[in-house]
Amino acid sequence: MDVATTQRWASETLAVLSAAGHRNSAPREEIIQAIDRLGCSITARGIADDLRAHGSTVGLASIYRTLELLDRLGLVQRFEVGEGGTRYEPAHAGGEHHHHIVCDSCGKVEAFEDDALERAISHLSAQTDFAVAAHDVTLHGECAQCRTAP
Amino acid sequence: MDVATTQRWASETLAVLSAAGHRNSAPREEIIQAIDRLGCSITARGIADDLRAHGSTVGLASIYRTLELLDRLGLVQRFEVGEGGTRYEPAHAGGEHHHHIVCDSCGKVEAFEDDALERAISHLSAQTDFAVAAHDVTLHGECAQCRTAP
DNA sequence: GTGAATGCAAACTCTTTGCATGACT
DNA sequence: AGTCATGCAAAGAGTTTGCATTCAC
Repeated sequence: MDVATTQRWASETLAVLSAAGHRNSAPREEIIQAIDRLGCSITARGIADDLRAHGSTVGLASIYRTLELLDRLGLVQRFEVGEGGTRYEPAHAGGEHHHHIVCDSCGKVEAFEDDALERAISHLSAQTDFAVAAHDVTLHGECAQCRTAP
Repeated sequence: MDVATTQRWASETLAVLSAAGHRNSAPREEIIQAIDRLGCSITARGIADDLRAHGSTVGLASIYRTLELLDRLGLVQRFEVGEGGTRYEPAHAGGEHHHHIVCDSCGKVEAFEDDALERAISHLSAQTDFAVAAHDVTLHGECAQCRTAP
């Protein structure tokens, strides 16, 4: 993801918040910029650490409240990989998204995307009596490093 | 799932535990039978409630320890649906398995299976540099009841 | 007899919430 | 000014762990 895309998410997010009647306080803006900096598969604690490293003193509660707000507005995607708590990442307006592959040895998370997978999911979504709004796919395994150096 | 299949999982599980050098204590056997009774998408608390309803006094810690052991041996599948903690279900030896669709309104979890999805996943698993050992797919949405009676 | 498994309770992590203070519009 | 957001600290849920006791092999 290039810098322009990155900047776009933060500013679009702030714009959407304003349009929805929410306030753009300094702490909230810092949180949003931290999410933007960190990008994919981040935790609340990761955001807090990043903020502290950047000299911000935003409290954990505000991070959780902001994440909940952004999730409710569809501005972040929320998911779990099994360990270390809930993960978040910026949601992109175009609808393009990816999924995750987790190393069960070292905890590393990488992203992938696959059209055939998306097609299969949208096809079967149409067959259920649920109104399917979202989906998660997580692969588990062992990454190349952990396989060669266990 | 019919009764024969159900009994088979519990007895096979006990056999695998013995073969791996673990002891088949009465509490452990009760936990395994509870998992078998409950079947799909169960929580540690659900197992505890079921055990208590059947007159067993097994402690929560033993349930967690047994679940961790069974997971390590591949005898249960572990996953999360976003709320209410970690979920488990019996893993079937044949390799056949299913995935889950969660109602974000009422929390109901249903199972589904889809060959095209499995093919897409095994195809892309072969393309990564991870040794992919397992995968989870979770669809989120609103179930038929919640849609008609919100 | 020996080591594994249990039960209880305490500890821990992640997350949410109450309430008074402070800040955006 | 009025309300929304923040920060702190306490509460809560789920899960893990230490340790003495009990039990399977």
